Amino acid sequence: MKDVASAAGVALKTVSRVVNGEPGVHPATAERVRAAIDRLGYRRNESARVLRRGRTATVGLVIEDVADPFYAGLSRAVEDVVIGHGCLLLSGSSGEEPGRERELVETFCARRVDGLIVVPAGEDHTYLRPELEAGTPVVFADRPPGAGIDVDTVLADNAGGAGEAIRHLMGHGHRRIAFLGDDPGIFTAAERLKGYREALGGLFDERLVSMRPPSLEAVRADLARMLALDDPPSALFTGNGRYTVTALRALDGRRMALVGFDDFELADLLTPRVSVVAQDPAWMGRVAAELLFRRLRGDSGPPEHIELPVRLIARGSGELLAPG
Amino acid sequence: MKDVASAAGVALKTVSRVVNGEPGVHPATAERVRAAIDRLGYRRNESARVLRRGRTATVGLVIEDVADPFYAGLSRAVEDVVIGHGCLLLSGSSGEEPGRERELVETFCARRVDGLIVVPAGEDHTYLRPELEAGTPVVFADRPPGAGIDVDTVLADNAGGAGEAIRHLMGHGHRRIAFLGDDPGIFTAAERLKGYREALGGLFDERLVSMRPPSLEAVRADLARMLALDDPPSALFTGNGRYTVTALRALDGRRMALVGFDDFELADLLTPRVSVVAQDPAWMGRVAAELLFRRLRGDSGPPEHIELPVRLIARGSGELLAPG
DNA sequence: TAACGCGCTGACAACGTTGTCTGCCGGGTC
DNA sequence: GACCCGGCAGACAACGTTGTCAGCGCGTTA
Repeated sequence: MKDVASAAGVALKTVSRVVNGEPGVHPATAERVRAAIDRLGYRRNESARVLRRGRTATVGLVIEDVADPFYAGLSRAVEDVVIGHGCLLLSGSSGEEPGRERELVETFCARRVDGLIVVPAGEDHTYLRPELEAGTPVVFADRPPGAGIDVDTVLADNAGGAGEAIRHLMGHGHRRIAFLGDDPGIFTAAERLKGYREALGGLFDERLVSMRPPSLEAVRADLARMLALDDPPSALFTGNGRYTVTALRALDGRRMALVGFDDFELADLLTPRVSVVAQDPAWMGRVAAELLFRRLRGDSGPPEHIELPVRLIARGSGELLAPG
Repeated sequence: MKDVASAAGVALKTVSRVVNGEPGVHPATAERVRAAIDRLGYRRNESARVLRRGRTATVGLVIEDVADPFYAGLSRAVEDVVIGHGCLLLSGSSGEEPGRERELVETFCARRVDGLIVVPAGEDHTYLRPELEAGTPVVFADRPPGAGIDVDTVLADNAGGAGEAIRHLMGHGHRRIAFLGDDPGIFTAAERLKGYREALGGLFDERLVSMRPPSLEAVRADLARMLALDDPPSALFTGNGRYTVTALRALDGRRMALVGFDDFELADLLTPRVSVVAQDPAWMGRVAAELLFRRLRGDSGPPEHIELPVRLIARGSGELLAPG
């Protein structure tokens, strides 16, 4: 910038004015400055600008894994909103590790992001206190913050969706419905289990519940164990997209009624077509990002807790008749 | 930091030393400083640090769309390498619009990213000249830069993979093989068309080529047109994952030999199981990122042009017999 | 005892911007 | 002719760090 100024024969401040389109510069001078900028290939140093102005025009996003379609969709939606507001997105995947979640958040904060959107992996978010007190808005998405922290949160209706799935299966005569899902330490898994359990009522049987990592071996083994029971399940409810796919592989062509949480591409091309409880990841991302920008615009109302509806898409796999 | 210094009764510089773990601070002093830091909830201002040191420890990534599984996989791999090097990732989706690609790149540059990984949407990258001259390393992935710019590039063997797909189909007796793919203005689409055409040799028939946006309507219409020919195609080669899925929908159960470019989840659960030419997006991301960091470490050899092999995964859909 | 080295600490400038304030100059008004 | 006003331009400080260099006190050495 100094070079540009001397090349154009003006003061530093005048260049700054031209770069920022501030009024009060003679058109001819401005033209000279612009010419010098082009000639020297000058680009404003955003770090210095940030330092001086105090706002970074950057938002941080922490998710579980970009390579997971759910989070990829959410990411993309957040990105669009963020860029639409003239900001940039810093993102990172926690890989479901609380330590990495915290590291990412702290690194983002050290970079003075204007705001944060977090899909938490951990249980304890008291480490966010200093940031919250410093006025950095934070929005939690998909899962709520741990105890003692109350901030804006956007969740899906996990329990309700699970209940709907179970009622759908029961409506087709199923009484023995198994559940395959994530570790109940994960909020969404616990909520879906809750919805499953409540909808089943007295039919609940914990021998039909498996909450282990979604590896093909584990799912296959648990499924075999359940099918070997005296009163085996006739239907399956899977707790998220990964389990649905793994279960389909484990079933290996055996027909069993199935409803999965999370929609996925091709669900309608499989045989039978797979019924699902669909969330809208892009919607969730958009809502979270819009909420964040409302806070950035100064809205300081009490924390919002938004629950997005989910919807059952019946495609046939839930309608397979129960035996007998 | 000033506050911390006065709270601990030391000079600014001493706090700086403690924060950076520099040697030459008395343990007791360091402890006092750390206590003050905790008490005040101090976090270093990374912008100021960047301004002073000149390196941002940030890498920019421009892709086409995070929500596309191919780019999501690539993104995740880049992210892991970048974070493994203690840097942060700024990312953005161009949505296949050259203007947005350029905007993103320029914004990243204004933020003084240390390096860039770009999946280009446009044809003209001369706007990168100033950055390249300023010494910012740039790596192109998936598609090469436009004319006049020669930088590190990581591509897949698109033409070779397409050729392999066609030879596979021809090996099963197919002579009339249709191609559905993206606009040939997109590098990968053009290369795959080239491989298709060369492998077919004299059997090439341009009436069997459709390069339109992958909407269900367009694909369905083109497919119907081709099937209505006197000598209709008996097999289909699709130019990327989106076309494969759309074609499967358009076929709607009709059996037709098929090989698709790009592997996708569930390809092995469809009926028939779908054969594909598989790329490894994570590999591509990793290679591109490692290359970038090699440059950042000072390697200033001539630009590298890496071509990653692809691999045919025969699952059955390519082996459907040709009629007659 | 003077000189020296070493471990620790601090003062100061600089990084590249932008906000504030002041100054210059030409033209219009009384 | 004295005054003021408005358009334009520049000087300067400040943002929060870190690199450089200088200084202080204490123990060791000649």
